[in-house]
Amino acid sequence: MRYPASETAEKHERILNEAAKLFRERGFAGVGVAEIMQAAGLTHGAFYAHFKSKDDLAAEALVRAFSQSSDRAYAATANAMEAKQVFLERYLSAKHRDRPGAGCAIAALGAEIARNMAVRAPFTEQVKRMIAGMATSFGRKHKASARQNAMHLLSAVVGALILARAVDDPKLSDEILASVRERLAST
Amino acid sequence: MRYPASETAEKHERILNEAAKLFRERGFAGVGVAEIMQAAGLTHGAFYAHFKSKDDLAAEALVRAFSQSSDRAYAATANAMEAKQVFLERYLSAKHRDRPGAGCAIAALGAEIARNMAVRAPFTEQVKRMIAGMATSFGRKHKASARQNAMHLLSAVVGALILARAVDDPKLSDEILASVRERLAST
DNA sequence: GCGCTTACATGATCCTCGTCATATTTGGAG
DNA sequence: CTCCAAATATGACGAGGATCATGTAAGCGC
Repeated sequence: MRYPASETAEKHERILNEAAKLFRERGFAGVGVAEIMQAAGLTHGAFYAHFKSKDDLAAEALVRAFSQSSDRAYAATANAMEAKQVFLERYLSAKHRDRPGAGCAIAALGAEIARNMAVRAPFTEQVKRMIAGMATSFGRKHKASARQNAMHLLSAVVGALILARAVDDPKLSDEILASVRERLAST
Repeated sequence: MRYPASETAEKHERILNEAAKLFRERGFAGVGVAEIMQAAGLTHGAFYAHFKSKDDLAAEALVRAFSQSSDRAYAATANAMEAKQVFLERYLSAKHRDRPGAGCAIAALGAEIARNMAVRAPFTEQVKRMIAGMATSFGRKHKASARQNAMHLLSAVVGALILARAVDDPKLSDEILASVRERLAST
């Protein structure tokens, strides 16, 4: 049967959101098209009415994941120092570590992105946007080093989150988050 | 036929080394048992004479990957400052970025390790060893903050390498490596 | 309001993959 | 010297996965 256009758009959004969540939780290779469609309340056959391929979905879901999590990244705070503290406390938190499906796409999918040609271009665009945003939001006096500081800060939080997630020992995981948080705060 | 024990041990090593390389290049999920065995010069059937399962191989190959790359990590240099510089220049180099199969297992497999229960325990052990090694090799005066500095340094280089590999733009990739290298050197 | 088109479900097809079964052959233990 | 066990090749099996084919029924343009 043919379905109303409004519901179709909603279903498209559900597919994208579920894919953005599942891909971050289990990786591109770890989730199948059928499971994503089931999570969106549909069957696998309808998939190709919405996306050209799984890679195409991966590229769109990655952008969706960025827009979901970066909305929460830069809280509305006035001065740069406070904004950076808020960012650090949110990014390097136990909650973020324990909920990869709702968190940063770089930490969840970084290594896989490097191998998937279909997603590298949109990923690069999002990273550029993120670096520029962090440079202006967190930068203080030195304009020249603001961009460099942003790259360093992003690298450090991404690496720390990946380590905290991969490590088996809860104490070490917490220690990594706390150490890097503290270390980056005093900069 | 039965094969001489000496050759068998060599084949076991070849399987481990090829697995350590291929897993880092394409991820645990991206490489099949058959391909690893073929790379080692054998057929897939012989696999289960050497390892209990693919996960078992993954755990052993991960340790192998660590021992391969960490051998090159801490060059034999006298003072801490110089050792750190050497480490930074090696880890955040274009060569390391472009040859993941011979490089750091954390950057290549980090996100996947968090999802694979079979490899988290050995990974944790290796990370602990690495943090302790960096703290003693690079730490200078303040003993207390040496461990904290090591965690921060490791996080930053891992994150930077992942970003440099995932990004599509060669200029941005080089800039990330150079910025983080420079930023970490002056600490 | 007619009919084309579209969004969906069902199911099929062709892979790939992890694992296991079996046969073979010979090194090495006794 | 004999016989067992081990290491390998070949092949099979079941599961799952991406993609496509087909049927269908109703929304929407005309």
